[in-house]
Order: sequence, then structure tokens, then C-alpha cells
Amino acid sequence: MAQRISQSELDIMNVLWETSPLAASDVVERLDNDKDWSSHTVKTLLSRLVEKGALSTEAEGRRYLYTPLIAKNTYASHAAKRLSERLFGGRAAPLVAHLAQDDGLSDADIEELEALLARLKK
Amino acid sequence: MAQRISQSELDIMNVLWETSPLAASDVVERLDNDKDWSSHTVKTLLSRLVEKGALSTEAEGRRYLYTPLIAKNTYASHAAKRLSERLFGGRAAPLVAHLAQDDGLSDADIEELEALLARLKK
DNA sequence: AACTATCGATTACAAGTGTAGTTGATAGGA
DNA sequence: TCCTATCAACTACACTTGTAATCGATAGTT
Repeated sequence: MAQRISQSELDIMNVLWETSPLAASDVVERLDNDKDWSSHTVKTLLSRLVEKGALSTEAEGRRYLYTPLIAKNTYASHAAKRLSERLFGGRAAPLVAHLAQDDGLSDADIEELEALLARLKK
Repeated sequence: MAQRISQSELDIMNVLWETSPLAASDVVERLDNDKDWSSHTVKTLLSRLVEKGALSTEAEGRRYLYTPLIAKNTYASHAAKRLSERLFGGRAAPLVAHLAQDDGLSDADIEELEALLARLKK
């Protein structure tokens, strides 16, 4: 499934999961709000992600357009599973409990989850 | 809250979260099943955790006994929150959904979570 | 008293990560 | 046609992480 994606790299992936394909400069722009990276930094991260097989490139003129090769859902599932494995031997329930308690689920969230659980029970 | 705890360091923390205080050699023993680390490695990790403020030491003769300074629950909450922030802007529901779907909750888990959700709804 | 096993402390070193700068090519504007 | 802005490629460098080895002190054994 390709190698590990680091914290900073994940910020890049998030931009591309939202919109893609994008050129490096577009990614820089969309990050600008919160992150204060130089364009060099962003390009380095993009290259590393390509090396890792997390992004594909497509030439457009003399620049590249980047597209995620792994879906956000896939990544999220792996990450969630890894965390639950490392902390609770793979059992999801305790982690869910933590999330539910600490992150203040909205009523809508709660109902959505209840529906999900009902479906799983079958 | 002290600095980041790395993957390998977390393995050490898990041992001490289960039983503590323990001397370095005890930790090595309890890890032996799965991990194949030299005692040097374990000691390095213990030292780093002490530096990071994640463990406290108490001298017993000429060795140290190690005790976690952060509770597993605290760590789990932070880690879960960080993950949901990085992936879903802090919303817990999507991550819970991933966990619930992929990790195959048992019927008992599901009922426990339903009870938790019912409590949260109030 | 001498020897050995063990402890913590110190040092090692390659790979990964965060954060860039420099270089050489080139497209587009003056 | 020449200059400048911009692109990808390459290089940099300190810090963290994984995985140890060595060193000096000492408790326990002979």
C-alpha cells in the first residue's frame, strides 16, 4: 500500500484529496491559509509522495499535475486500524468511545452512527 | 503534554500501561514475545521516554523502576483526536464510521456503543 | 579479594522528516 | 532577441527514530 505518509505529507495529500489534479503552485496556494511553507518545501513533499507511490504525475507543458493514487478513505481506514491496533489490540470499540466522548459528537453525528450500528447489527 | 511518542516507544508504553512500575529488564522480558529487540534498544527507548516526560523513574538499588506519567486513556484520546483532526477537520463521526466498518465490531461492541451514544444524546 | 554479570550513561549511525536553497532549462513578456 | 519568472531536479542540513555497541561502576559470586 505504499509506504508511510508523514504528518506534513498528509497536509499535502489533504489538499489533493479535496481537488485534483493540481500543479505544485496550486497546492502551495491552497495551503497558504494555515501552513507557512515555502514553495520549495511543498515541492519537496510532493516529490517524496511521488517516490512513495502516493501520488501520480502527469505532465502538462513544462509542469506536473499531481493526483492521489490512494483514496482518502483507504488511507483513513488504514490509519484508524493502525491506531486501534497499537492501542487496543485491534478492538475498535475503545477508540470509538474515546472519539465519541472527547470530540463532542453532534446530535446529527450520533444519529448517523446509530443508523450505522443498526445496519452493522444485521 | 510532553512530546510525540514514536511507534516503537509506544510499544514500551503499552507494556508499562499494563503493569508498572517495572525495571528495564522486566520490560525486555514482557516484550520478548513479539518484539525482537536487544536490551540496549529497550533501554534507549526507555531513556528517550524519560527525556520526553512520558515516564518517571524511581531508583531501586542500582536500577530504575519506570512508571508512565501519562495515562493510556489520555494518550489514546489525544491520538484519536489528532487523527480525526488531520483527516476530517476534527469531526469524529467519519473516523468512527471507518473504525466501525473495517474492524468488524462484535455484537457486544455494538451494544456497548449504542449505550454510549444513548448516554451522549441526553 | 578477584571476577563476572548487569546497570545506567554515553556514543553510533543510517534512514526518515521538516524545511528549505541552488541550478539549469525554458516560456512568456518587453 | 534578451530578460525575468517559474519549473523540476538536485543538494543541504538539523532533528527524530530505529536499532544497537561500548564504557565505567558495582552487586553478587567464588
